[in-house]
Amino acid sequence: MIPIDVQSAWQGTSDCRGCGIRAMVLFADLTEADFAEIHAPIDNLAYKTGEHFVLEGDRAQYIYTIRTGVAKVARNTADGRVRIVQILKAGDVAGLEAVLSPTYESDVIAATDIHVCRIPTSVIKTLSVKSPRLQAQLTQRWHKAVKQAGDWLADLNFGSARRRVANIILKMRHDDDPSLTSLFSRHDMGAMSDLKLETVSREVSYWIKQEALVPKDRVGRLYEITDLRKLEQACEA
Amino acid sequence: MIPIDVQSAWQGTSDCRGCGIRAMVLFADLTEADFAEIHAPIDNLAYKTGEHFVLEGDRAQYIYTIRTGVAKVARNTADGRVRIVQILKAGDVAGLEAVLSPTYESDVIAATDIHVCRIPTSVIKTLSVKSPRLQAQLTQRWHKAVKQAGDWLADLNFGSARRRVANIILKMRHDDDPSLTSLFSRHDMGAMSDLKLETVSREVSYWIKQEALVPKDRVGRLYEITDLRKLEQACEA
DNA sequence: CGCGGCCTTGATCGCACTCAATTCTAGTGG
DNA sequence: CCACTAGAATTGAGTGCGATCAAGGCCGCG
Repeated sequence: MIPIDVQSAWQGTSDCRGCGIRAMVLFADLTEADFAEIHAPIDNLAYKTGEHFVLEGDRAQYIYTIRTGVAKVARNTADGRVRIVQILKAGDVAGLEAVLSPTYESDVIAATDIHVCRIPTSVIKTLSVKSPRLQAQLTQRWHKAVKQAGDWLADLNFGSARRRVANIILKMRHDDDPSLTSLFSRHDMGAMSDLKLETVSREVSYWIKQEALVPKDRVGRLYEITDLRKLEQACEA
Repeated sequence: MIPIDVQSAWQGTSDCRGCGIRAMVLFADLTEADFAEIHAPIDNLAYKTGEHFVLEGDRAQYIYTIRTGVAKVARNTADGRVRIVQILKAGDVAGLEAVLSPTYESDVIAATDIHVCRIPTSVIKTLSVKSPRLQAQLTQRWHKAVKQAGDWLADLNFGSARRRVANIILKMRHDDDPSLTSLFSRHDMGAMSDLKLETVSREVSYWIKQEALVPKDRVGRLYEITDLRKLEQACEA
């Protein structure tokens, strides 16, 4: 268990009404009357790459909305290894199970430096009864989580190493510029797809040799996709 | 696309108030007033082993509650194969995405002869606004689906064939008699764990040789678990 | 400059896949 | 009742892919 230093992470109390990404988040279509029902503070926190801000088994008192950055959701398997089961980006929610479960069911770790809104479950519980708009947003998040879990299983964890890595490369494309893709460490990519880091490295190298991928940095994280078709074909092969 | 013969499946309109398994299902804690709001017929249907009663891509107009039997939820991967991503038993809900999505996102297939209640999404949509009790039940179903998806990924799709098959054997134990386990066809077990059917067969044989499993039929489906510890140890190895 | 972390590449090994043959069951029809 | 068939499970032999073990390079940092 890695202790979280909340003091260093704290960035201030959130002003949800003036939130820059409110259109994307849970509170997207709340009314003035709804906001008046929020009685517990919603805090704005920052975490550095690698910090765990949700821990499996911990008491679940908050849910988190990702404002900026990327987080990875991990579970510890019975045989002691770590499995990455989901990736969260801006607008996504971490720790949704806090609404129902007394404890969190997975770890959530900052994959980049990250800003999050921490919302007490009490706010969600009281508001969701009064606001069908929040209720609808919550249901959409659940739905998205289920759908992504199925995709994850069907895409990243099925077939040859070549297919799996090609799928990761495509899954990690930037939303704003789809010709770019930001990969995790080879070890993390292995944890996403049940491959060893050496195998992942070999497959990334393979796509570079195929001229489907061009490195944009010297540490093996940012790449330009130069031949989308080759990658997509590998996913269907 | 396999056409569904609704006529042959139809077993009558359901009387939810008198339902034998109501305590387990979506309508568990509805009140009389809630039931009065149900204006579309809820039908009781029966399907035979192997029948598809929800099809990926079809218009999503109903959700289904499993009354008796077992169903498998399958997705078709980009490379044309079939992946089993969930197992549904009595009380579970199939096609929950119908509430939000215009089409179903996976196939649901009867794994045994099966009885289901078919509930129009209109009933869910109108009732859930009026009844926080139904809303809570729905959220619980979503939560369960997400949790199980994570388990599936972490347990059945990680590590050696030995570990995966041991996990399946344990996952398929009977709720009422945990010393018994009912397996699917070797092909389906492979689709659950991303293994070939021959590998699955070899691993089942291995556990029989280890005297952890004793066949109770002659077709390789029903087994008694005689050494739980060996199986559990393999899952943690 | 040395150190540690991460990525890459090479060589070898072993597990799961592939191809193939056999057995068993259930179902069908003579 | 038996012959025949189709589908499923089992078992064997050989292959290949990804794991393992190992070495070397690159980068950031003190």
